[in-house]
This record gives sequence, C-alpha cells and structure tokens, in this order.
Amino acid sequence: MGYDHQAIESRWQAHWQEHRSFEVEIDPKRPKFYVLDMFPYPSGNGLHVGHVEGYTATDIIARYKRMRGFNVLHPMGWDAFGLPAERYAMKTGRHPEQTTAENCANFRSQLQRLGFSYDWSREVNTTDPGYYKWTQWIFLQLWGSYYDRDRQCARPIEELPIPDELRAQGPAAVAAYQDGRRLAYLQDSPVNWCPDLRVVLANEEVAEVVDAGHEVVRKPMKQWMLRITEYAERLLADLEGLDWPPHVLEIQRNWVGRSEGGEIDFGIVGHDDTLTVFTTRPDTLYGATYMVLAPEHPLVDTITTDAQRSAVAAYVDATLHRTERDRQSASIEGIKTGVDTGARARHPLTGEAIPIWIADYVILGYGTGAIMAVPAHDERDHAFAKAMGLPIIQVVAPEHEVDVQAEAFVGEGVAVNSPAIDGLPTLRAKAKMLEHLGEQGCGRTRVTYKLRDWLFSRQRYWGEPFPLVHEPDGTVRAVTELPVELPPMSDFDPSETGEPPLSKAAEWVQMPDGSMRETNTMPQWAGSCWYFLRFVDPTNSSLPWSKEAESYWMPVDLYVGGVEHAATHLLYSRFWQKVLFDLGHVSEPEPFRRLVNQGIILGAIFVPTDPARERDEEGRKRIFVQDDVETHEEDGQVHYTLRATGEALRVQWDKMSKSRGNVVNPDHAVETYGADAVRMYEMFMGPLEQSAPWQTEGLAGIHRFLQRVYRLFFEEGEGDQADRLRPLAEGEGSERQRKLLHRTIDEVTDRLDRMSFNTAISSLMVFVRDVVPRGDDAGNEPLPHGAAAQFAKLLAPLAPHLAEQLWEALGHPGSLASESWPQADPALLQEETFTLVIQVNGKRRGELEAPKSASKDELAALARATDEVSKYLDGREPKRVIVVPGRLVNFVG
RNA sequence: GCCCGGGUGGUGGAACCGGUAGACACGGGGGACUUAAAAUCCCCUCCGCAAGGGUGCGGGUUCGAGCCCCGCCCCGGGCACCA
Repeated sequence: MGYDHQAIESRWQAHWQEHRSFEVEIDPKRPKFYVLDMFPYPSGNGLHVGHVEGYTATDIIARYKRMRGFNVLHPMGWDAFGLPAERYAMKTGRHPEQTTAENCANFRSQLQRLGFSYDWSREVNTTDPGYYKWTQWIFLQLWGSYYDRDRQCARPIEELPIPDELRAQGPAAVAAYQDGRRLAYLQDSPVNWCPDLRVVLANEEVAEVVDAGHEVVRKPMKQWMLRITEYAERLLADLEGLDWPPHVLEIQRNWVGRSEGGEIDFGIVGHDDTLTVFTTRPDTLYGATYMVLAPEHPLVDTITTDAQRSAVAAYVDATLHRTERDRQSASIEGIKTGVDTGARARHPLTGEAIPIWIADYVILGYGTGAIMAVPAHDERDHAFAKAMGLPIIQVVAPEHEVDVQAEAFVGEGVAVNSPAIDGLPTLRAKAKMLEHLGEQGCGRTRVTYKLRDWLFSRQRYWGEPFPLVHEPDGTVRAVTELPVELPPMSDFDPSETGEPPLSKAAEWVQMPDGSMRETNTMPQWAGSCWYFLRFVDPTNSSLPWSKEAESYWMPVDLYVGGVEHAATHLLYSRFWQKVLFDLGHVSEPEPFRRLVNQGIILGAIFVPTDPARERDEEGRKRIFVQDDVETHEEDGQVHYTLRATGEALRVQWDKMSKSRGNVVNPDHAVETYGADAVRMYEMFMGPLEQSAPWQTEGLAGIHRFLQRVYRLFFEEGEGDQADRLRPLAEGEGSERQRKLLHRTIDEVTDRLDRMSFNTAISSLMVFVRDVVPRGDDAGNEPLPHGAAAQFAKLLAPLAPHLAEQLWEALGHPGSLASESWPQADPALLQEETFTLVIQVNGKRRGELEAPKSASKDELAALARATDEVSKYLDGREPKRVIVVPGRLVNFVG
C-alpha cells in the first residue's frame, strides 16, 4: 500500500476532533503559551498558500510548546465584517450573512484538512451578535472616558472635573464640555471621501485605495473619531521592550511621528488674534520672511483683506476639491501654489510686518496648521518663496560657504543675523531662542505628532452599529441594552451624498421615545482590535472576558501575520489595549509580546525573453501562466517556451494574485501530496520572514522524504495485506545510532526554539538518511525502537499526521500530541575527536582528526608534523602559530 | 530625497560569537534494478584540466572576513509638502 497520506490524515484529523485533543482550560499549575495567527477575512476565494505559511508556523510552535509542557492557547476565528461581502451582495443579491457563513465554513474545513491544532471550541466571528455586543461595549468604554493628561491615563467621563462657571451654565453646557473630551467624539470636518466606493477612509487607508485607482477627495462630514492622539507618546514609548521585527517598529514610529520643537506666537496687524505656529527650528525665527496658513485654517476668514477675499475663497475651494493623488504628485514635483491673504503678521522679535499666505503645502491637522516660513533653511519654504518672489534671509551659517538664494541650507551651523542668539550652534540656539521667547511670553517648547485622531465611522451596512442614539435636542446617549443588532436589509447602497445604508431602515432608526439611532457603522478594524482578548473567554455572555482568563492567558506570546497590518491593525489594537488597561479591564498595556511577519509566497508567471515582445499591440503586458508553457532542458539549463508558438519565455516570480492567475490553492496540493507535505514544504522553503517561490518540484521532494520516513518504519504487505512495522532493535541501538539520535534531538530542539524550521527539517532528513545503514550493511543496524519513538516525537510538530501513525504503530495508544518532548543526553553529544583544520598563512592546507582533550601545544605539534605544513612552510620557521581549540591551527610564516 | 531590510552555486537556501563557504533540498548528469517504463536505491554536481579562484563591486582592519569598518552598485520594503 505504501504511504497513503489521505487515509492517514483523515484518520488522525477525525481522532483529534473526536477526542477534543486541542481544547484547553485555565490551569494555574502549568505555564501558559498563547500563540496567535492574524485571523483571516473569509473571502469567497478560500484559503491560499500564503495563509498556510503563517498558520503552519504557529501550529508547529503550538504543538512543540504543548510537548514542552506548556498549556497552549491556539485559537482561530473570522474577521468577517467588511466591504467585499457587501459588494458581493449587491452584485448577486445574496445577503452578507449567508455568504459569510458559507465562507467561514469553507475556511474552517480547509484549515482542518491541514491538521492545524486549533481549539475550535473557541472559534469567534466578528459578525456574530454575541461577539459584536462586546465590540460595542468597548466602544462605549471609549465614549464614556476622557484622557487625564496629568495622570497620563483614561478615566471615566464622570470623573472629569467641571469648572464652576460651566456648571453654573446648566446641564447642556456640562454635556457639551464632556462631549468635547470623550475618547470617542463627533467631528464635523473634512474627511477622506471616496466617491467610487462611497465611503470615508481613515488616513491610514487612503494610500491603499488611491493605489487601487480610486479617487479620494476631502469632504466635510460629521464623523465619529477616536482620540488615539492622546496615546501617541505611550504608543511610541511602549514599543521599547517588544520583541518585534525592527521594520515594524519603524513603521509604528513613523506613524506616530514624534517631533520636538516649539510654538511661537505672532501678532496680526490690525487684529487681536494671535497666530501660533509650530516649528522644529525656533533658531531660524529671524529668517522668517512670511507666514503660511493651511487653507482650512479658522483664522483665514477673519484676517483676509477685502482686496484678497475672492482670490482666497477660490483657492480654498480648489484645495477642497483637489484629490489626494493630485496633492501627492504635486509634492513630488515640488510645485507650490498659494495666495496672499493680504494680512500681515507682527514678527515677535523684530516687530516687522510680514505677509500671511495660505497654501496647501501646510496641513491643518499637523502642528497648529500654520507655519513661519524660513525659505533660507527649509526646502519647501524655499520653493514657495522662489515661486512667489518672497525674500530669503540667511540666519544659519555652516562651516562652508552656502548660497541660500539658490538653495535652502537645512543642516546645522551657527546662528547669524539673529541678535538674540548670534554665534550659537544650532542645538543651543534652539534652546536659547525658546527660553528667550518664553521670557517674553510668546513661545514655549512643544512636542507634536503626525498621528491624527482615528476616523472611526463608515457608511456601510456590513459592520457593527454604533450603540448610540441621538436625542431630538442634539445630545447623544448610549444604548445600554447590547448588542444593537443590524437590522435585516437587502438594499445596502449608500447614497451619493454619503448617507449610510442604515438610514434607510426607517423603523430601526426611529426609537419609540423619539430619538434616532446612529446610522454609521464601525470600520472593519473594530472587530480585529480586540479578538485576541475574546479568545481567552469566548463564550462568556455576561462579560467580554473574565478577569481570571485574561490575567492567565494574556499577553499573546507569539503573534504571526503579514506585514501589511504593521501600521493599521497593530496600532489600533495597541491603542484599545491601552484604553482597556487604563480603565482596569486588562492587566497588560501591550497585547503582543513577540511578533513575526511571514514572507510572501510568490507564484510563477512567464514573460517573453525578448524585451521587444513584452507588450501586445494594445500595450498590455504579455504574461503567461504555467499551463501555457512548455518546459525543456538543455545543458542542465531549464528553458521555457510558449506552447502555442514556441516563443522563448523566462520565469518571473511575482506576488500571487487572482488577476495574474498565479495563485496556488492549497486544496489541490493537499490532495496530491498530503497536508503533512504541504506544511513541511512551506516551512522548508526558507526562513519564515522571507519571500519564496512556490515550486511544485520542492513539494514533491518533501513528499518523497515523507515516503522515506514511512518506509523506514513499515514494509509493504503482500497482496491485500496491510503494511507491517519492520522488525526493530531494542532500545536506542548502536553507539553510532544513539549519537545520531541525540544530536538530532539537540538540533531540532534548538532550531524549533529559533523558529528556524527549514534547518530543523534538514536535521530530520539527515537522521532518516543515516539512522539505518544502506546497501550491504542494511541488516547490521536495524531501526531501534527507542530511537524510532523519539524520532516520531521530533516529527510531530512538523508532520503531525504521519507522526501519530508512527507512534501508534510503535505500540502507543492515544495521541502523541500530549507526549513530552525528547531530551538530548549531553554525554552523547560529546565527541572524542574533531576535525582539526590546518592552515598555512590563512589558507586551508589540510586536516586531521585530533582528540578533543588535546592542549593547544599538542594540537600545534600534531599539525606541525604533517607533510602539508612542511611543504607549504617550505623550510621556514612559522613566526606565529594560532590555535583555536576545536577548530584549527594556523601557521603564519 | 530620507529611513529600514537584503545581495552566497543553474534554483530555494545552510554557515552559532570573526575560524573547513555551499548543510539540507530542487534541478541536472551517471549508474543499479526492470523486457521496458514508472517508482526506488547508489554515485557525481561552485568555477577551473591544473596551479588556483570564488559569498554584488572597490578598498581597509585581522594570523584569518559571507560575517566587522569605509566608499559605491543593485534589489525589496517603509515614509514622503509633517514645518
């Protein structure tokens, strides 16, 4: 019969399911290990091999840690709210609830066929009212809190101190005061609106949508915002101490975008208003020759002179209608536009009147939305000054000559033309200037962040409803009865003006008491911001999670997923975790201790070798898939040609995508080669973090290895007879076999600890190759029973089905999953001799077997006596002899 | 432009703390078994006939560099009017 992967795999999958092998409970006596995958959006296309890579890695770790005695939490669920289900529904008329349920079932069975050891009793689904009840509950925690800047933590809104004069103005004033400080608040301001998708987007989402070819414009709308900016400093500081890839830490730091500088107040000629700017270069204040406000800046209206009013209005209007793409490309080309408001600012030190402009290179949301422009020392200001003919004054002098009229000098130097700070180097000049301004009462140090508040409402149907109602008097009230369920609807099209689909559910919106429900829904991130918390206690109906479960299981010890979530999901999750931490709902300020990003699995496409033929008549790229291509070899080189015409092609490895047609579905591979082979191949391709091409030949190679393993244990039965376990030797076998076994145990253990799965597999391959002598000596050292059993255990995390089969055949009842991990005997890892490399002048000239116990002098003497050394020293006495015990001897002469 | 990664055989990749470069596979070549093929097993496979040369290129440190330092080139990713 041979290695029948289908029979073996379905048998053990059924066994695990039947025996609930991977279900876990809190056990304070045992150390816990929480290993988590980024849960998938269950799309209609099903799982692809890219998902499988990350899931296999976590499964190996989960199984390994179980065998090492840890109580392992390894759950899976579905991030099932989102736009695709809704769009699919619009196309086909099938309700998202229906398609989502089907897709989840499909994903689950695909995952089960791969033999992943998830605790399925903990499965969660973000679209389940029993789940999103708690998403809504967390939202109400945010809505019900404010950020106490003195204590640097969130506190219930009831604890917000109300100034006496406000209290005197009555409850409406108090409510407005509170609403202005809640961590969730309504804001009426320009948002990123995508007319194609009819949806508003968070800042983090804009780039992706623009890349997909959609327009994004800025449009004023009333939106729910989350005050993530209050957490900027903590989101930054707490990155310290996380075991995350440096790359992801950098992305997070970039998003938070901390910068230190100062605020400077400018008076406005003829007005009482103060114009405050943020700058990182207060030392260049004397070089400020004009001011720039963001077009949306609230002061624009007040200060614009009548002569300039129409020009300013036109510019503001144009800015609002410019797309993000426009502004991006303008920035790359360095094109600057703007309009003079006619107003003049009073320089705080010189008293000079300098013009105030508006320009869209200044952004309302950053700093104060206004800048002092120092064209001599800022490239953008320089470009603008050149374009508008504004003066450029040098106030920083580097060691070498610079011409600031031609080009901005942005580096450090010594302050010049700056009476208050002349002669000071930049760093000290900055501090001195702020100190000086502080004394005058017109400046202070300040830290700003690029991070903006998080736009949290979407005009979609398939998302969590906000648990809020609007009273007729305009106040907002929380709904205490959760969940607020989505009303059944069949028409989800948002209106062109951006009215959410839920506004059409008239009966649902209208509350009996006359108030109206909020009709926006939450973004897809909401459900994924806290799912790792729900997994610790997924069926709790009275609490989102019990204190006990949370403090036992959290934080996540290992989190594996794609790097595409580095800015969004991870930042948002950390933010929610911190709010929950402040309010005492969780015990840790950071949710994910260790993060690993799996690489992308690449699929093959074929393109013409001839560059002239890369595109067809219509200018489209000509790409072909495996099925179009014929492969043949010549001189050991593989050549590809187009089957139809014989045209020469070359292979190109590209990210798998449906449009390119190079997606590999794991189901087919599982059927042909088996789940164990697919899992092992994905790990054998290379380091987990690295991208690698999917090559069927490699998968077949792993399959062959598993067949070899099978044959190592079993001999084929004759006729209808089942395969039989080979006659095994007692114990761990010969000295050679024992040494090999214990070296393998040692290596595999070390390599799994380092998540170096490809090299762990190579250790197993060496064991299988060498444990039983081949050829004529085959009968001399049969496979020993003890070694076979320990090998089965080593194989278990990587190829769990086959490992179970082997374990059972060795006479062990039950599953191997809860057996203990083998331990290497240190005595057997010690070799008595080693290969001593002999070098002369750093070049390798020979080697010999030397005893481990030999002293440096003895090693040198052994090496000195060899013919090679005499030959290459050619009669000279070595000037120096370097001996590295256990490694080499080098004669320098 | 700035900031992170990374460049090792025909291919995927090994190489711990600066100490035998190319483990383990894929592909290729040769052989055994077979009437034959498949499957399986065995041997060879960085380049070179050899001396020797080889880890993107040029230099440096060192007895010794894939690994450390300096200067480039290329690939991947992130950020990008953030004052």
